[in-house]
Amino acid sequence: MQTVSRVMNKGSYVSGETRQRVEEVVEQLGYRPSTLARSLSQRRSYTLGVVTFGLKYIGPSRTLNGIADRADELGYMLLTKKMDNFDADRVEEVIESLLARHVDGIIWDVPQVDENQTWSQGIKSLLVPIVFMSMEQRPGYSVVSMDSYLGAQMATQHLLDQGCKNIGHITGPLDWWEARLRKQGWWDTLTNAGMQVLDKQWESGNWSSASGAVAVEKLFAHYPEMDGVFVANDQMALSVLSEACRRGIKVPDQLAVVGFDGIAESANFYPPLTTISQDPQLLGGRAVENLVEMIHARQENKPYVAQFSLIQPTLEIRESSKRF
Amino acid sequence: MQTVSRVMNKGSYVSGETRQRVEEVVEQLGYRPSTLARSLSQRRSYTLGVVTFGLKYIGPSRTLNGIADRADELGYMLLTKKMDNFDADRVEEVIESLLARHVDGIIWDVPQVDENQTWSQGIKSLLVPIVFMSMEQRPGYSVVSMDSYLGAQMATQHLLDQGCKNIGHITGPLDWWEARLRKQGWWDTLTNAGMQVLDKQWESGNWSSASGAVAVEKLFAHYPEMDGVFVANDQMALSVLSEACRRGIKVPDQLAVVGFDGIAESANFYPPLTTISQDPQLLGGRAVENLVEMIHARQENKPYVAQFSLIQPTLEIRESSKRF
DNA sequence: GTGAAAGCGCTAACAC
DNA sequence: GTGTTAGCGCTTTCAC
Repeated sequence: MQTVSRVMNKGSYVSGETRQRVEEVVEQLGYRPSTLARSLSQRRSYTLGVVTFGLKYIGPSRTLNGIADRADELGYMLLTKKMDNFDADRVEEVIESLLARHVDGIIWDVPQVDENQTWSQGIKSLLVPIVFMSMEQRPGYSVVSMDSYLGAQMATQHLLDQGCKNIGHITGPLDWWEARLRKQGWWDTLTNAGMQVLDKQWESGNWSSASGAVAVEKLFAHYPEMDGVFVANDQMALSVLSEACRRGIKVPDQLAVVGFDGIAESANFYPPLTTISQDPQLLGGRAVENLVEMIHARQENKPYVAQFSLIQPTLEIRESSKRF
Repeated sequence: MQTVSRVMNKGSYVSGETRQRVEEVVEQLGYRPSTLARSLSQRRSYTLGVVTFGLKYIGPSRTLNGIADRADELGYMLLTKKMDNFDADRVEEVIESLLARHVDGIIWDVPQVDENQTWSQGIKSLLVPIVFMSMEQRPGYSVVSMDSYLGAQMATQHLLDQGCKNIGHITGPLDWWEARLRKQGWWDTLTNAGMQVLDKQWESGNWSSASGAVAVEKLFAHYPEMDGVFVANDQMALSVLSEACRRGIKVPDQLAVVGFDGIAESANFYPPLTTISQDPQLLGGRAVENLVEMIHARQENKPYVAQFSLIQPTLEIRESSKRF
């Protein structure tokens, strides 16, 4: 038995003759090792738990895609679980179900909503390494996020550079950390440029195109002098373009528009959308890397310092904002 | 030990007193049962393997979302694996990696490309139940698909009903089964209406918005009399609308446009897009149901007949095609 | 109702 | 180099 194990796991020394004999019989019997049994005895499953939110949206899916790719390369499989509401009660249950299957580590890709992170209590005393995504930094936790604040600043500054004097904003749902960051980046950039920012200059959406349509109508009503708008995601920006088209407002001449996310379709909006492009694929990959590092450190009983990774977005300039 | 097992699994008879004593100690020790160990001894993991393709696109992600939801409800977890190219060699490897972890069944959501299903060879003699998605029916296999052919007919008929006389089509990549079906539905509907269909009436894209832009330009060049177009997905249809807008072609008066998929954003295109709406969520759910049925049948050594489920799409009429 | 024995398929540790 | 022993944490079976 042990010899077979040695042959299957390559590593150790087995005489060439024995190895060959074993391989023959393995082939002949169609023997396949059981990763499951191995996990049990080795106390290591080569499996990562991934908890996602909003898998039906394109952002989270792309992140998952990045996670899957990198995990594959590093020899891990993915046990996935979704959370669709922010029910703090279910957090523990979800984590337990992953731990019961002996995952080596967990990636927590559920957006941070509200201030009170009730769940962080339950996660605190974790038994396996865990990496959080899209959360603010906090001591002792590993976090991988996109720099939304920077992205918002880039977007707003770009609008200023295009000569816009009245720059509005359509936010995401403000109980989301990322939505608040994007709003703050916009606000601060205007303030730093010596402009006064009024509440009539922004409206909230919920990330969906439908909500973007509602928000932009309100803006047109309350803030008619608006000549530039930063929209917190591309889906909502799509509705801004459509609404402008409907009203005969020329983009970018009368209204310059900048989105956020850089979804593939944005290049084929009419007009093509200037946007803050982020790479969720990369984000997911980074999360896996950090997690696997933590797993290794833990196995060797080495200490591991929590890492905070901030991924930088880029400004993709297209017609919707190009005024010169 | 056995008594604890009995308490944890509810079922069997344990005296109230013993049960309570066990529960107390469980609580006190923070004992959590290991699903992993249970899987090993019980030869049942309560885990489904899911192989997906193109997770970065919205369709497959929504399907996965549906799978995850239903699996959750039925008490299963998901072990996910992605396949990004149609490398037949990897098929066996992927399946093996799932079997090594003792999944109870597999959902194969990789689109059927080309005629030669090399992989079906390897999958034939499977050790666990498997459900295929978006594939043509074949005896002995369980398949869950959307009725693309019907959808294409509905779209084309709708354009005819709107009085279009020259109806073009932008296909998906024709090595995809679904793309071929959609084209065939369009073709047959026109033919059945007594119209002659010429090759200049259609162009191929690759599902992306960018490819849609290229395809529609060719159509405008070769088929200027086109007054209606059925586009094989919404992303490409977006480019058709944009290009029409750019050229000053009025939609729907000069050109009626119908898409396919019913992505959320299509309601906020300009003008809002008429589309064939499908529900990948439902599709995924159905796949899980079929699979779990097969798993149960197998456990009880009952025979199970392979099921073929065809999900019907619906026509969502919006401005892009409404001529009256 | 409860407990003891054996086994799921593997690997770590040690002897030979 | 190879084989033996014990054990990963549970369930199945059977005795009490």
